[in-house]
Formats: sequence, C-alpha cells, structure tokens
Amino acid sequence: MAVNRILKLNSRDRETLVNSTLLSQLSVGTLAQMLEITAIASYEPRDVLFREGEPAENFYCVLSGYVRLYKLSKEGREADIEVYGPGDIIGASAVFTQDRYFANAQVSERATLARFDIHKVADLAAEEADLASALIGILSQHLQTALECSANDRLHTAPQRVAHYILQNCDGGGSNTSFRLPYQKSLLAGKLGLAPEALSRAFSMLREFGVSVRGRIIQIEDVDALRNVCADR
Amino acid sequence: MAVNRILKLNSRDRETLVNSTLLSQLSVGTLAQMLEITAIASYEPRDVLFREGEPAENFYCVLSGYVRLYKLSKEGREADIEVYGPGDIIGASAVFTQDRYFANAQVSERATLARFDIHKVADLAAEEADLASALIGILSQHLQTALECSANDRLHTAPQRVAHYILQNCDGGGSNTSFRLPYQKSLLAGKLGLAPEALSRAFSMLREFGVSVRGRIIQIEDVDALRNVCADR
DNA sequence: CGGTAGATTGAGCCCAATCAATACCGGTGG
DNA sequence: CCACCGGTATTGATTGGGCTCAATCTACCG
Repeated sequence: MAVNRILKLNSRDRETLVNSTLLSQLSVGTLAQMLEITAIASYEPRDVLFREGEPAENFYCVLSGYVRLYKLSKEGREADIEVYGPGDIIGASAVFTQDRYFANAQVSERATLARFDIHKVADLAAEEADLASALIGILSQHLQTALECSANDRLHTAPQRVAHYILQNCDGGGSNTSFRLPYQKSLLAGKLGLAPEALSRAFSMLREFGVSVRGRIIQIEDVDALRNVCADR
Repeated sequence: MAVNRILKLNSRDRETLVNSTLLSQLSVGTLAQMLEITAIASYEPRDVLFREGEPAENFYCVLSGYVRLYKLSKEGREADIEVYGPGDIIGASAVFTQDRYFANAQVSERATLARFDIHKVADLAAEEADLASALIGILSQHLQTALECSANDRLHTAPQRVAHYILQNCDGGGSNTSFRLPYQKSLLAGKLGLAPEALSRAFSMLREFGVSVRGRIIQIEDVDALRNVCADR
C-alpha cells in the first residue's frame, strides 16, 4: 500500500506547510525542529494513509490535494467523517493517545503530504510549550467541527446542509457571486453525510433559490435568499 | 439563571473529582493547585450552565448527576451532542480557544459540579506540562467520541445504535446480565440521536433478541445475539 | 385519588437511501 | 479533430427508516 514517492519540499508546498494550522502557531525555533523531522511524499488517488485499528505511527499535514477520513460498518459500508485539504492536519489526536488509528484515511485527489512521526512530535511537545499549545488548538478546533457536524446532521435537511456549505465557501462576496468546488461532488456528498444522488437533488432544489451549478462552478444569485433556506426549508 | 448553591467539597465528590478524566492525570503538585481554584456548586434539573455564543468563562467537571450538551436550530429544535456524567469534563476546549461556547449545556438531573475558571487553568497549563498533557488527552478522547458518533449516526439504524449502547454498558458480564440506565430514556434517546418514540420502538424490536426493559433496568439474555444485531438488522 | 411527567403505541408522512437507467465530461488514441 | 471509453453526475421510481402528532398507559407524588 501507499507506494509513494519521497520528495524534496518545493517552495509552494513549503509555504503551505509553514502556514498550516499547526506550524503557523509555532515559534521559529520549534518550527525549525518540526521541519527537520518532516518527510514529504506524494500520493495517488485511492492511496490509503492508514486504516482503523492500525498502530498509529504518523500524522500528516496536507500540502495539496484532499484526504477523506471515514469509518466502515461491519457490512463494509463506509461513512465519511471529514475531508481535509491544504493546510489541514490529519490524525493529530494520535500524537497524544499514541495508540491506534480510529478511522481510515484515503487520498481522493493526487496529493502531497507532510508526514510526522508521532513519537518524535510527542517528545518535542513535551519540551516546547508552543507546540503543545498548537496541538491543543488543533484538537479544540477539530472537536468543535465534529460536534457541529453531528448537530448539523441531526437538525438539517439535505438542501439546508448544502446551502450552509455554499454560504461558508463563497466568502462574503456581494449578492451575486460564485466559486469553484475544490473536489468532486461525490466527495462533497460524503462530507455532508449524503448519497451523491441526494446532493444532486439538493442542488436542483436550490436552483429555485438562485443557485446554478455547472460542473464544479457554483453560482449564487442572492446570498440572502440562501440564508433563508437554512432556516425554512 | 443557574441559581445554584456554593458548597464545600464532601468526601465522595472529592473522590470523583480526583479520579476524573482530567485530575487523575495530574501530579500531586498540579492537582493541589487545581483543587485550590475549584468552586463546587449544586444545580437543579433544567439549570443552564452556558449558552451557545456566550463568552466562555468556565469549564466543569461533573461530580454527580448528568449534563447534556446540545445545539439549537434556527427554528428552535434542539439536537443533543453529548451527555456527560460523573468524572466527565465539559467545555475543556474553551480552555484553549478562550473564545465563546459553541453549544448549550443543561443539567438533566440534580447535579453537583466542579467549576474552573478557564483563564486560571490556561495560565496553569502554560506552566505545568502535565496539565497541558491531560487537557490534550481529554480533547483527543472527546474528538474520537464525537467522530465515532457521527459515523454511528450515518451507518447504523436505531436498533443497532441501541444494541451498541447496551453492549458498551453491560461491561463484559456473562451471557445473562443486566444493568440500570443511569438517566431518563428521553436523555438516552437524545444522546443516540433519536426521538424518544424511536428509542421505545428500538427497545421493543430488541425484545425478540433477548432484551427486556422494565423501567430503567435492562436485561440481556444473550450478549452474543445482540452483537449480531449490530451487524445485521 | 386525581395530577403530572415520562413512556409507549399507533397512524401518517416525509426525507433520503437504494436501485437502475441515462446523460455528461475528460481524457486517450486513432 | 473526432470517436470512443470509463468514471462521474443526474434523473426517475421505489423503499424504508424515523419524525411527528395524538392517544393511551404507567409510575411516582402530592
């Protein structure tokens, strides 16, 4: 598994890494130490980073591409838990628990990742308080996101969840705005806890609220109208 | 709100506090410092500890009783996120983010709680590495639980979730075993992401798999049969 | 003995999963 | 440049799980 190539860190990836949610919080000293123990590698779609139950050895920072975290049911169906993109940290909780991975992680688009040995990082975190702080920050953030997501699932219908996602991703923007989905719709569907068909239907339902979808481009006519969708329907 | 009485720490509560997921990880020195800044108070059912969006000031350790964490939809419907019992920590993520609460917390049964000022704890954590470690541990644990819960919702039907809950709570036990629900069924329903009616129906469906429910007592005839429910139905 | 809150049961409905078929898109190779 | 192909997306028909509403039942307390 994971037949990946080891790489040198190019300047764009380096920038992403240094600005990631974890490394951007560090002092120059700690940052340098982290960079020293970083291994960079590229992955092909469908590569598996780790599987549930395996002893945890590494955690990752996404430099480019996307990785999805998911769990399997006993019958083999899978449920996506989270999708990570550039700058995101995967498996940070393993740094402390130092136990086993509790989910599966798979690359969805060609990706470049930075890999860290959790034991080395744990040792470093014991010495450098800023690293420990940064890790707590990541975990707090992820925890909040996860709980948010649970509540979202339980409270909102498919069109509401999609509307919410769109609003989060068209960053402000005037009344008429648009953006490009960073990944496949099937991946988005999983992230939102939907079957791909349900996502399609949600999009077409949102057409009457001024949302048009062509390929990966999402156009929003009236942002305020969308906000109401979240409340009403 | 929260018209609660300030109390002295009695010996049973003290034991619970010292054995809690947070304090049990600390050195004697740090433990003593934490105990110094602890305020103990008792709460009545329906008391609200905090609301979503309020500036975060405290986090809590449950000494007795139960507290549910939930979010509200814009129409006012509520979705439970988590239920905390004796020894559990509530709002730990606020220690680091030091921002606002991201959910609501309400007491469900008469409860005694230990309250900590997040700023004091944050300061202490900056000095004492064992406290920082313990906080990371709590967060990792909570994160795992939350993600587990999301996946559970998406993968399993109501009877499966209930079977899973029962199995987790009849700790080993021979083929024929029983236990008592620690709180109301409506609270359990919320925790499992179900309407109370759905929980009822799940219980009656599980009757044919050897589960009998009388009041809060759950009797399981055949633990292995239950394990299969999780996979099949 | 009423009273109240929780739990159960039934009926109807709605949302989203599933299955199946078709349309679309992006690449590859002629 | 176009024809083809495989993976992705859409659309339709059906099913089923769980929510909602409403009525009954139970248990606990005054």
